[in-house]
Amino acid sequence: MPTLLPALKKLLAFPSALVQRPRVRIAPSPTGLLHLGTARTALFNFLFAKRYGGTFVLRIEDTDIERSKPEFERDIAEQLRWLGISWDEGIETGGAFGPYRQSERLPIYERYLQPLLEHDRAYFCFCSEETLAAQRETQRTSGEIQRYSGACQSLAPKEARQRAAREKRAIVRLRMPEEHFAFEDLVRGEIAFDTVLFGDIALAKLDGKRFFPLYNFAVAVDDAEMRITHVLRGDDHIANTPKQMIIARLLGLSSPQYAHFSMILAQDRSKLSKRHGATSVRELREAGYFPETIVNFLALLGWNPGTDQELFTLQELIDAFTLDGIQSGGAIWNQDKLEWFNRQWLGAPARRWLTHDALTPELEKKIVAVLAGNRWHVRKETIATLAATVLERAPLANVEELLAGEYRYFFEKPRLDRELLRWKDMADEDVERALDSAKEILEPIPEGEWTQNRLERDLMAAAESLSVSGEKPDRGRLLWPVRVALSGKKQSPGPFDIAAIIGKEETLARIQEAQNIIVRPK
RNA sequence: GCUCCCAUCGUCUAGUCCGGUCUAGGACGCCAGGUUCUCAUCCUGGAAACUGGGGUUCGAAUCCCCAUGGGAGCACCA
Repeated sequence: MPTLLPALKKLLAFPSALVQRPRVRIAPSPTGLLHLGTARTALFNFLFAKRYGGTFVLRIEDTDIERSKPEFERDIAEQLRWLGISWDEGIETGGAFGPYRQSERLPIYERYLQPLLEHDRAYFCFCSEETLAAQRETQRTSGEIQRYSGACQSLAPKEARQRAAREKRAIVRLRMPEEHFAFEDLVRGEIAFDTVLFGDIALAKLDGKRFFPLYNFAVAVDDAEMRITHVLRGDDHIANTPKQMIIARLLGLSSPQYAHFSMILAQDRSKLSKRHGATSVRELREAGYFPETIVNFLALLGWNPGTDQELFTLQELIDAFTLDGIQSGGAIWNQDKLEWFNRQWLGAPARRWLTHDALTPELEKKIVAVLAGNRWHVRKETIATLAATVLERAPLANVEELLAGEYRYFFEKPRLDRELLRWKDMADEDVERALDSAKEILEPIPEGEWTQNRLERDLMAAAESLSVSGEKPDRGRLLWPVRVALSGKKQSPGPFDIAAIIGKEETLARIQEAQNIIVRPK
């Protein structure tokens, strides 16, 4: 039964999906716009959940009140939706394991923290931040292991408790069990650590009367509380995994399975950061990229279907997604390929799922801004044609610059070069005649039918007949002079494209202008 | 510094788990030719890689070790 093999292989690649519907999550902290790396992590988790009929949870890790901002949380939700990555449970949508904002789960964390303190698995630490920073510095320079010194380890629990209540400021640290700890990573296999290297990590901080959980503690609690079965995340979290698993174990909670993939790297192989250009989905969106482009690009950056297919809709990604297609090596951002994907999606509006024409509102805004102040009335269809015409030829990153420079002739009369109007060995009279017949063809076309298709049909028909008798048709005899009359350039989009965009009146005016230059020798 | 992770064309990658079918496949980019009124698109073709060294084996891109290179982590951030 060879036909059954691929399907069977797919199931075997992820056996637990057979017995259990996965619950996965992303847990961004709202300290910035939705990062491209976070978006990719979200996408992988979403694909995994949908592929196996599971649940995708969006949890917000906003325990750092200093840095967390509501507007960033809104951006995360908004951009994910825009990309088509929807979540089944989480902020805004709710669910059975809420609340989904860590800042609203403080009592839950405290409930898990108290027994740890009572059983002396955790203790209060009163070292100042300055002391700790100084100790770290000393450790680093002297080549020692960088970890907490353990200064408060042996404080008597009862007294420490009283002091904490009195001073209202302390750190709760875990007595890290010293052991060799290993876990099975779903993409990398076994990864082992010596927990001695971690030291007594901080679980929470006491500020006033309340405990605020710190990252590893909050995550361990939430992943278990929310019944998360699989954690797919960047490999910058590998060292956190044993910490979270140990915390969970000490709490009597279960841990999910983990899969770590490499992060997105910039051109210079370093972490993608501001100085490399766009780092957030919003920036790409505002530049005018299609959501389909970003999803397609991000998916193939670090994941591969094992086939030659490059173009994927979200649904196609869901159908093809498996964990073993995930790369273990880092993937470098490839701007050229992003541009290529955008051109592919530009030419395939029928495949697109969010906007049905090539023009996104963001791109329209951008073009309208460039158009501002020009004297022609621009209809929306015209802008769409313009967008498609320009995007087919140039990277999206340069659109504004191009419209203001290279493609100025869409908005203002070009300077015409008499010689440039000539196609091959045409005489002045030939050029004039060509422009004349163009006028004759164009004039009867009503404004309402002034479209790319109609113009092409009529002009092409004429171009075919306007050839030297006895020889094969030379369309250039008509099309070249018209195109140059409209653009003033040696290289430009075709005459139909330009004419459709600048409109009937302007087209005829420019043809007339060209004729004037031809008949009036300088 | 210590720990962990990674290593196929410039880039994303297939192939690695189960050594032979790999004179290493696809895509982006690049180069050349063709189609086309020019440019772009499109089509055809091309250059372009198994990091190095040791093993194991009849045979290694594929398994093992070392080296080198790259990345990440080592907070009262997440």
